[in-house]
Amino acid sequence: MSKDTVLDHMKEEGLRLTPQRVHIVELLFELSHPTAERIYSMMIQKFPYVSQATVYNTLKKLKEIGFVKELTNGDKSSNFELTETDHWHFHCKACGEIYDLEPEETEALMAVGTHNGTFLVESFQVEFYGVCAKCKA
Amino acid sequence: MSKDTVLDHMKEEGLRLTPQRVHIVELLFELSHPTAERIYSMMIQKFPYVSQATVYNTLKKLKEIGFVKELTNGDKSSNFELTETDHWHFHCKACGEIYDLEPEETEALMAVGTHNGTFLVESFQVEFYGVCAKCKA
DNA sequence: ATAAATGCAAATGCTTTGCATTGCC
DNA sequence: GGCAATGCAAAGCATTTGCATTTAT
Repeated sequence: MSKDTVLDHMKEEGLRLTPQRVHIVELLFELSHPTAERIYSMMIQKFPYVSQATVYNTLKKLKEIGFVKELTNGDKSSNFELTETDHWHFHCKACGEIYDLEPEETEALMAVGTHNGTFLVESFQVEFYGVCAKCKA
Repeated sequence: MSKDTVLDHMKEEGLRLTPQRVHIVELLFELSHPTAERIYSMMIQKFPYVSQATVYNTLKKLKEIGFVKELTNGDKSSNFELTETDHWHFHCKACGEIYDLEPEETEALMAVGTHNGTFLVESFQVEFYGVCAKCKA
């Protein structure tokens, strides 16, 4: 999915394409699992008067229309990512890095998730927590 | 795992067994994925002067020693549960209910999570989001 | 005896909201 | 032109922290 595709879809969803929003989408493509704060600090370089509210509100809208996923956390602030391809995550508790993992076959997974076809699964997440190779060494 | 087993382990981990903590553990056995607030409101019935700090701090300690898992959320407050058996979750966006699901074989899952044996996986979660059978009807 | 846990209140930090102004469609 | 989005500041909420007192070990 390209940046323009995302922007087109946003328009179709009734969202106005302001320069701020376009840049937020660009940053979501560039950065790896950024927090709202990280996006904000990058935004400031191009839009010195941008407000955190704009960043938060835009991320919320993008999440509502399904273009962005939020990775929540017990303590620290949320991380965001584009809902491009399905993948799983590994969170290293040592360095804080979040790695994308290629998923296995999800058929068996979905059989469980749909509770034998009775539940409607809209999305799912697989999150691993531990220590990455770098930090183990 | 029984309540007493949990309490024994807590003691072994160096946690003092105060009446408040004992009751928090009891409530974790009784309630289904309670929030800290829910536990607090139940606590008050038995300990009218209990503070939210005690509830939050205890849950944090229990989480640190691995007896409790926290289910985070984008918007609402976290849900907590005892780390008893491994299971997955289904979150119904309509009624807010969190269902426990029996997991499938996790071998393939773990192969991905360990990044071919290079990462150390300490825990993992599988969370489904959608609409449950009741709410579909 | 002593170090940890409690209750209270204040503080923190992330996120949301109200409102007047601006700007996309 | 009209309504949505912006920036700003203030508010909201869940959670944490400081501190004096109490209590488990």
